[in-house]
Amino acid sequence: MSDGTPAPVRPTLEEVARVAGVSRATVSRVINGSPRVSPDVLVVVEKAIAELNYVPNRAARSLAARATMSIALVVPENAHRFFGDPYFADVVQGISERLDDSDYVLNLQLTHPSSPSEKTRRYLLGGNVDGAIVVSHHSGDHFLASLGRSLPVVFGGRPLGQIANPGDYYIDVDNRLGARRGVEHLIARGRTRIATITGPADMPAAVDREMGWRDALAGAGLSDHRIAHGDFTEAGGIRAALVLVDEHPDLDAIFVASDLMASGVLLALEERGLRVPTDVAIVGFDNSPYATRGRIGLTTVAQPSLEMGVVMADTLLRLLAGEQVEHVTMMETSLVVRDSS
Amino acid sequence: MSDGTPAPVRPTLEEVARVAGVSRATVSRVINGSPRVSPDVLVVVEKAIAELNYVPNRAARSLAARATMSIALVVPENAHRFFGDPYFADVVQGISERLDDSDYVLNLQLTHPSSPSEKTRRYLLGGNVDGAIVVSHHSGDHFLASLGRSLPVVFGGRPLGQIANPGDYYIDVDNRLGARRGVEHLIARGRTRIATITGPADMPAAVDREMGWRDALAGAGLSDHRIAHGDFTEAGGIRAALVLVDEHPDLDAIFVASDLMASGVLLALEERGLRVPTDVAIVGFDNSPYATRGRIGLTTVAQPSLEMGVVMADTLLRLLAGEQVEHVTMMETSLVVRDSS
DNA sequence: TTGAAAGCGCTAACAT
DNA sequence: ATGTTAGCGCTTTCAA
Repeated sequence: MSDGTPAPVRPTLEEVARVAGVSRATVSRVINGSPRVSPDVLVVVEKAIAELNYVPNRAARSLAARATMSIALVVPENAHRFFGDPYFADVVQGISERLDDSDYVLNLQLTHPSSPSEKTRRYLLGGNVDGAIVVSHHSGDHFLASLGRSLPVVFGGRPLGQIANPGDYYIDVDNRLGARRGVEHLIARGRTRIATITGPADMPAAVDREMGWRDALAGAGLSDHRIAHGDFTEAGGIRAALVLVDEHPDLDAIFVASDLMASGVLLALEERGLRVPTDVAIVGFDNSPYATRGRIGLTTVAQPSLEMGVVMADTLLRLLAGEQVEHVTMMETSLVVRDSS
Repeated sequence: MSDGTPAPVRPTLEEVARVAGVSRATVSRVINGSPRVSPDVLVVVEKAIAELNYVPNRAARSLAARATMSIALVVPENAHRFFGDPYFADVVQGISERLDDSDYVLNLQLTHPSSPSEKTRRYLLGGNVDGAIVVSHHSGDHFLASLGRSLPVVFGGRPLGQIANPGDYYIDVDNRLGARRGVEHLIARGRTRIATITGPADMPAAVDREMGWRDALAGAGLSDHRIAHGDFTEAGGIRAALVLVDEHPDLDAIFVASDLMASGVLLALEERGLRVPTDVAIVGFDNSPYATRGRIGLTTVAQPSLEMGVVMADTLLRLLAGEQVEHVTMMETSLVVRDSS
């Protein structure tokens, strides 16, 4: 294409047919692996395909077959939030792995967190994809929330109550129970003045983890007034930790709703001269690379993010294949104990 | 789509035409913003479109117009490498921003680093996209290297010598000069026993930065034998730093080919009881978030990654518009001085 | 097992 | 300014 060189003309199915000396229908059958092709014809056609370096035109194929064989991964986040969070890396990797075994290709649509652009809308509704996976932990997006009515959609993470449709499919972990187990571990270690740093209030995962923290404290008859709000970023973790130690100097443990924030908490505590875990024990959530990158290994509630990606893709694929699929898939968390508790 | 509910039938252009009482051609003109439509007809058609909730079918449109209005971002990395590197986040953000102002949609193709799958090949060659941006810092991939012959392609980063085609388009920074300036800064600070930690030898950026390091040392008559090889990961930075201080205990500075690795170097030096910058001065490369996340701010060679993304997209867009475009765009690096030097 | 023929939903000359 | 008419490259009945 350089320098105005005309684009190389791609051979069409018709030319393959001509070269092979068969009809277009037969070539089409070969391409689609139909059993109704005699072995010798198959050889001839495949030779012609190889010879011409033929690659089927997908637009034409989609149009005729009414299937695009591609699915969208919709991420209502800006690139930085998306890339900064190792959770997404795992999910995407998992989805890719599952899709590698299928005929579908993935294409990623980054959209604005608040309201997907008209372009995204058109893309999703314009017959570009056969289905979509939405990894959104945000509420408030009406279009995405109702996307399931126009297209097979699988959500990563439970949609927030008010926008969930009964027919939705989603994959999630039991954030509440996981958080509870994490806090119970702190209690078992003898901690009694346990604070928490939450995630954004518009994310179900954040809300659920806070509830799990309360569950555990209530179960042990402990007070749940030590709380600060974060935003799932490291800087937010630092800020929240400073607020917490100033307001509740007596705290002896913090359950932090994400490892990324917990990593900030570690920095903040060090700055204040507090030792982990001697003075303050920490439990994070995710078991992301951040849990092991500092000098102090982070005790954390692990979620199987990669596997969640696999299951999301698998669920959508089965949906597309017309199978009956469970609407909700809950995956297990587990506690990983390291230095910080 | 839940529970086998039949997919809602999407209205076609023909139905819009019928409802509006005009021909299909007219509706098509309205959709494509042709000026050859009378104001009153335009109103009627737009009303019909809104009423029917019509969204054009892109496959049909692509087929007829011979343009897909979408471009591929090809990333020959696994999800973890891709997500782990803030450089990519910036580039993607930049590309997205530029594309937001255009009619093109982006779709991201993660492929295996060594050899893109047959699926990727088919996707790229099957008329799914009008052009591609390849952000590869790897050599050895013949398919991607020659992709420019079948499709308008812009490369992020210079392709390695042996696989570069004269007609290729690429956007890069002057890694060599940037590295040289970084090392010269160390020399100006009075350092004389300056080591380096390189990136993978199959990446042009890594090779160029090493050469820049040599340039600076040669210019000052200093020795360039203190060298260790890394892999652009934090763990690799740690390993390389340990090797370096063991083999060359006299070193007083290290030029590290990426901030991510430099962040590992900081950890390693601390472990060895070496103070930064008192005992050892450090200069990184990228000016990524890692440069500012630790206690010690990292002096680093900044590259305008986000803007590079913008320029990549812009270059491809102009190429697609049939404009004459420069083959090589070099962008400037700049030195950001912080605590570590 | 194979071929002929009729579209899939849209755009783009060419008329008018 | 608007309509008519051919396709774009493929899949898919329907016959043979």
